[in-house]
Amino acid sequence: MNNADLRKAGLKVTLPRLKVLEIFEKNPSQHLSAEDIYKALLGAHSDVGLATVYRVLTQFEAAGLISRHNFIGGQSVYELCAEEHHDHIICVKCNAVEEFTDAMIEKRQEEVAKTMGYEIVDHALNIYGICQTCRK
Amino acid sequence: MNNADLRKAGLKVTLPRLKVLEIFEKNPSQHLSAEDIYKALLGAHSDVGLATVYRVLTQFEAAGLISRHNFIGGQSVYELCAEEHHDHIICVKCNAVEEFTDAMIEKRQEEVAKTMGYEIVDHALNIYGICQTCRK
DNA sequence: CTAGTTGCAAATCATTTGCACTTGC
DNA sequence: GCAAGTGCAAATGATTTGCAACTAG
Repeated sequence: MNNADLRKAGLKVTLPRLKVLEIFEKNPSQHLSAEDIYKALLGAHSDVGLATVYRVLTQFEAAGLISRHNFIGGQSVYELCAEEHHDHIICVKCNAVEEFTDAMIEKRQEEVAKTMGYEIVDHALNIYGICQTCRK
Repeated sequence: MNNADLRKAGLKVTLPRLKVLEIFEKNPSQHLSAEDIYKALLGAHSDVGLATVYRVLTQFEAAGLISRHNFIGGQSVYELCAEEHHDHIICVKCNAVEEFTDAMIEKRQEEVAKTMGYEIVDHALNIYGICQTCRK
């Protein structure tokens, strides 16, 4: 099934690409940086260069397999594309990331974009806050 | 008045800081990168180092005078803090940035955060799209 | 076979930092 | 005068790229 996804994207089915997909599938609902993935691969005794990880991530994003987020703080993080769009709430203390969806917010965004004459390509709503555990 | 703002933030009133504020005031409703500001200063024959621009921007952000945004694409951009919060819609073709506010979206965000046990620190809603002129 | 991929090392880009010098208060 | 601020150049961290070796189809 992964093989098919890759081919559909016009990408050869290679070991590094499969390994990266595997990492994402083993860590569902996580937001991984290129570095995270690189380390996970090393830990799994899969020798993939960091440069390759970056290349693969870029290709996967272009293919719509994963999505990239630029939260505050240096590096980008990636996650497997879910069926439906969702937004993020990030704890500024512990960097935990949780997801949520809100139909009303989605609808309003569409309306705003239309009113302003834009054709939506993507959208990102990030709430930065302090989570329950960090507030204790 | 700028002088007062700076002093209130515990910052000495220095030439570079005033110059940077000036740039922001001369370019209202713009979203400037550190590089943009640096170039603008050079153009105005004000010799301020790029490192200083970065330092000043960081301090201004900490002081709440300006806000920083991480849109897609390399560098961060800054703008003078408006009285009220607003969100952004960015054209992925021409990089134009427009602002908007939507009370309903704001309210829903508060509710979502509360439900999930977060105390909001900040939030950013970015819609990426193609603007009217770029679609022609 | 051969175009697409990879790994490595070197390059790039945005941003930060160390340090000797300068300037506001 | 002295702590705070500055400029420059060198350091950093994330990501990209050149290139020769490799591999999937």
